Amino acid sequence: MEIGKVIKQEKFKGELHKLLVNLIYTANFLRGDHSSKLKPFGITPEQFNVLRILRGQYPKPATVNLIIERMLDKSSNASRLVDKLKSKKLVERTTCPDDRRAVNVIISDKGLSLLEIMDKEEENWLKDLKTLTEEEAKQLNVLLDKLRG
Amino acid sequence: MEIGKVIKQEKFKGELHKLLVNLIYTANFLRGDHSSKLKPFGITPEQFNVLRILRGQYPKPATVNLIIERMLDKSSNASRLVDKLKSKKLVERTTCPDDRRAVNVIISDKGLSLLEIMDKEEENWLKDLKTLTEEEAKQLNVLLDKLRG
DNA sequence: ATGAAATATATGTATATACATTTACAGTAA
DNA sequence: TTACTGTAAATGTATATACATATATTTCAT
Repeated sequence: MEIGKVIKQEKFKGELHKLLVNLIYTANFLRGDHSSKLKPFGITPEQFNVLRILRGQYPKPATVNLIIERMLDKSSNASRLVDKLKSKKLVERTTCPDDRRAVNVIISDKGLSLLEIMDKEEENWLKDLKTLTEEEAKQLNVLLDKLRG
Repeated sequence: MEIGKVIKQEKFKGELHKLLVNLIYTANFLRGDHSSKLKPFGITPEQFNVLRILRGQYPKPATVNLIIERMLDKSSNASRLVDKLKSKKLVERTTCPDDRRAVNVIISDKGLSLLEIMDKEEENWLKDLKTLTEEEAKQLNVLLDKLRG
C-alpha cells in the first residue's frame, strides 16, 4: 500500500520528503516484524546483530570497538549488549592480552547453534518478504546507498 | 558507499537479505541525522511526528487513537508523548465531550510556530539529502511500498 | 622515565520504550 | 436496571537508550 494511504497523510513536499517518511516507516515496520520473530529465542534485533558480527569474525575474537564499527545502530551500547549476551552464555569475554584496555569477545558454541536455528527462521522471513524480485531488491540497494551520500 | 563496505560485512544471502540490512542501517542513519537537527528545538523525532499529525488535523482536534494510527513508529507511547508536548505547551488536551473516555488533542499556537521554524530546517535537511533525483526518489517509494506487501 | 594526550571500555543517570495491566467510560442485550 | 463486552487512554514496571563521565590502560613527546 502506498505510504500516504498507510499513514493517512497524503501531503508531502515532493518525492524526497515522502521517501524519508516511507523509509522510517518501513524500517520500523521491518524492525517490529523482525523483533517478534526473534522474541521466542529471547534476543533482540540488536543482540542478534552483535551475534552475527561475532560469527563473521569466528574463530577470531572481536573487540567492542569492532562491534560498534559494524553495528547497524551505532547508538546502542555495545558494552552492555555484550554483557547481556554473556549473561545468556551466548558469548565469552576475556581481556585482550595485547592491550589490556580492550576485551576479546567471541561467540560461544551455544551462540553458534542459536544462530544456526535462526538462519532457518530468517530464510522463512525473507520468503515472506519476497514481494520484490531480486532485480528490484538490487535496485533498491543501489538507491539507498546513493541516498546516504 | 555500498552497504557491505559500510558495515564491513560483504557476505549476504542474496539481494533481499542485503536490502533488509541496508534499510535498517539507512533508517537508523536518517533518524540519527534528523534527531540531531531537532535537538536544538528540544523535541525528538517522535514528538515532531505527533506535532505534524496534529497540524494536519488543525483546527480539528485529534484523539490519541488517531495519533497512534498515523504515527510512524507504532510502538511509541502516544499518551505519554502527548504528555511531554503538553508540558512544553506545544499542545492542548481536553476530554472529548462526546466520548468521555477519549481526549481531544490540538496543537497550540506555540506548537504551530515551532513547526513553521522547523519547516525551514527540514527544507535544508532535504537539500543535504539531494543525492537522489526526484525520479529516483519516486522509484524508491514505489519499491518500498511493494516491499511492505 | 615522566607527564600529557589518546584510546578502549565501563558506568551513572535521566529519559524513553515495550508491554501488560488498570481505569473509566460506552454500547448492548437480557 | 444489571451485567457483559468493547474501547480509549493512562499507568506500572522492567528494560533499553542516549549521552556524559569515569577508569584503566597505552602512546607519545620531552
